[in-house]
Amino acid sequence: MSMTIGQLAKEIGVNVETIRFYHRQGLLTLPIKPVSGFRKYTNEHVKKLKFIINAKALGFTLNEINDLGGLSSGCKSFRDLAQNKLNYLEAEIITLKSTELKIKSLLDNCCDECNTNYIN
Amino acid sequence: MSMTIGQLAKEIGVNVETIRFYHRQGLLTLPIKPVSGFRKYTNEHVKKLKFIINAKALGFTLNEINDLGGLSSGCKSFRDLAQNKLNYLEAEIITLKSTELKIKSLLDNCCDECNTNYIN
DNA sequence: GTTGACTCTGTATCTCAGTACGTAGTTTAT
DNA sequence: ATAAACTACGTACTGAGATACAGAGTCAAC
Repeated sequence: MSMTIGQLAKEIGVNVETIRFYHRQGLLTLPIKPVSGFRKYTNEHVKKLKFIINAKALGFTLNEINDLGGLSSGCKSFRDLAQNKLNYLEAEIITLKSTELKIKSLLDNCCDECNTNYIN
Repeated sequence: MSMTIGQLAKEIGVNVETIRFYHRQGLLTLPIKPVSGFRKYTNEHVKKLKFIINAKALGFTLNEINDLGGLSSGCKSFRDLAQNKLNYLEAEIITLKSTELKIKSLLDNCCDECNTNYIN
C-alpha cells in the first residue's frame, strides 16, 4: 500500500532519478516526509506515474503532460492537445516519407562517379 | 568571389553564429585570417555550406555529415550511411503511424465521462 | 575622424528529458 | 553495533544543435 521511491521505481520500471526529476518538474507530487524516515509513495503515485509514462509514449512532452494533469473541466483541452499532436504527426510522417524518397533517389544515382558531391 | 562571414550567412540564409558553430565542429574549414582584417570566405565555402544544409535536410546528423565530408574512397560509406538512414526512417514512420492510431482511438473513446484518466 | 556596422574570439546559455554525483541521513540484516 | 543498501537533497553534467553575449578589433561612409 505504501512504498519507498526505490520500490516505486522498480514497480514502474523507471529510474529513481527520473522520479525525482518528475517531482522537480511538478509532474508528480512529492509525498510528505515523515519526521524520521523515508517518503511514502502510494497507489496514487503508481497511477500517476503510469499515466505519465503512457502519455510520453504517445508523444506528449512533459510540459503537455503537466498541462493535462492539471485539467479540471472536462476534456476539451485534452482534445485540443491530441488534435495538435495528430496534426504534427501527420506532417512529420509526410516529411519523413519525402526524405525517404530523396535518399532513395540519391542512392540510385550514386556511383559510379560520385565523390563528396553526393548531395547537391 | 570572396566574402565576409556575414555575407556568406546572408547568401545561404543561415545565422552567422551557426557558421562559427560549424567551424568549431570541424564541419567547415576556417579561412586563414589576414594579418589585418576579416576572414575571406570563397565559393568553396558556399558549396560546402550548402552541402551541409542539404544533408541536414535529409536527416543526417552533423556528425554523419562530418564523416561524409571526410570520405576519400568511393561512396560505399555513403551508401551504408544512407541505408541506415532509410532503415531508421521506415521504423520511425511505423512508430508515428501507430502513435497516430492510438491517439485517434483515445479521441474516439474520450467524452462523455473522461477525467484525468484519458490515458491509461 | 568619428560614428555605426560588422567581425573575432571565447565562453555561456538554451531546450528536452533525463543521468550522475556528493554528502548526509536512515533502515535493515547480520 | 556495525556494515551494506537505500534515501534525501542539491547541484552539475549529458547530447544535439545551435544561439547569445561580452569585449576587443576593424572597416566603410559621411
